[in-house]
Amino acid sequence: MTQSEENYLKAIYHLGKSKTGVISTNAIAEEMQTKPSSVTDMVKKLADKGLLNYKRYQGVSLTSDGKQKALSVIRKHRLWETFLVEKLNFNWDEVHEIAEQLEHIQSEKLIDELDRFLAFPKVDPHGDPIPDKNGELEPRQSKLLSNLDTDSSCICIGVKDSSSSFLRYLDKNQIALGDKIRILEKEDFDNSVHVQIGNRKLHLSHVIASNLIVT
Amino acid sequence: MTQSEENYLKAIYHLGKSKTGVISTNAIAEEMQTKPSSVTDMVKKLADKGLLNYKRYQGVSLTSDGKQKALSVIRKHRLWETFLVEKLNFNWDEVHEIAEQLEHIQSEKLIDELDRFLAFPKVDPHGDPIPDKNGELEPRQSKLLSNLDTDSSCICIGVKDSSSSFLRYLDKNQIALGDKIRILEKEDFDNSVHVQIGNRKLHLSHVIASNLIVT
DNA sequence: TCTAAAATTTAGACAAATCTAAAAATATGT
DNA sequence: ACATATTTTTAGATTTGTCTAAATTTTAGA
Repeated sequence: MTQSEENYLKAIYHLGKSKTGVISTNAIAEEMQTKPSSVTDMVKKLADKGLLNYKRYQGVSLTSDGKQKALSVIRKHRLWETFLVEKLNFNWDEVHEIAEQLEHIQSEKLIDELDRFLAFPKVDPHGDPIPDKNGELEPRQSKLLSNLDTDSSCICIGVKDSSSSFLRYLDKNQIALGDKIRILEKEDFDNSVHVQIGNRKLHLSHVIASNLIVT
Repeated sequence: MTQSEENYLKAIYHLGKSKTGVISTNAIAEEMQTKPSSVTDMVKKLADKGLLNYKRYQGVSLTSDGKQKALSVIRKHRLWETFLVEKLNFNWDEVHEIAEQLEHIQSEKLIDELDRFLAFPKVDPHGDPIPDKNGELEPRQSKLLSNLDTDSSCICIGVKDSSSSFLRYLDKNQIALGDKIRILEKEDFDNSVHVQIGNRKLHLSHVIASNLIVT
């Protein structure tokens, strides 16, 4: 498996999570920041290796082998992100690019020992679940803050968008994973929400609220 | 800098340590397990980038920029090896291949934080010195066990050969870095040495003794 | 010193992953 | 249903790092 192949599988896995059904060539090209013609070539190669189901003009889906490979890369990515934050003093907005490199290191023992060293974490610094050695993800029920009703309460357990700019916005407003959030009021005209976190009252836009994953 | 370029610089640096003067195309090809014609191509590229001094048919040497880059890769390699042994329970004979991958991860902050996390180690698990952030190596005087006289004593501080097979030989015979070694007798006919380590007496062949670095 | 051997470079080819431009298939709107 | 727009694929080129085989330069032996 080359790094490029691993990146395609990961992209296809992520696309499969949000949308349902087969994944289009253009969607993969967009996700991978590349051209559709390049995607066609790679998709053929991965289909030849038994990692994708593919018929010309019909889009792709992961085979069970392909899904396992994708989950293995995601496991490595999330464990390395956890390592960077927990052990090397990185902030949660600084770890993605480095984990993109580290996720391609080939050594099963390395990743299993890293897992042990980190005490088998269940989620990464962004609240994303970490697949176990067998590629199993612990199921959990979650909603978006934007979908909660007035007067309800929740715990912030993750972020949908983990871009640096969003994460820094949360840092600046002292919103962190584990925080208890209470919906005080929802504004109809722009779908923004007034919330209480600890003893602070905040006004969050719909964009912000719809990127916060809560229990 | 590509991984391949980094590997060439590292190989050229290592060749420069043992032999003196300019380094030949064939020597690099041997070290890199590749063909001389491939070396010529890469050497031209690195010379164009100002990392090597090169004249056709005259061999190469590192420029000061090239030496810095090589030392930076070696620093990363040795810090990762230290991490694997100190934190992830790897044995010293298992770390080389993984460190060959990890040494190419691009992030200055990553390696500086790793250095701090490991408490700024001076040597790696094989006793090789770790260059500091500025590429400086702490000078140290060292000899080979095979060059010591009868009745002298020394401390084992490193290995010249760090192949798995040699390292496992040392493990099997309970010879470790830091051990005090006393030369009891030298055999003229095969240059083997009788030594005492702790309260154990061992008979080491010349090959073994000439790969043990001592104070 | 002259010739043969060894070392090195050049020339041309290849595989991987990408691109552009053009062709083919599918989807859409009236 | 048919013309047009969109999506996808194909064909051919490019880059990086490698290779083989041939040519060139240097080294070394008689």
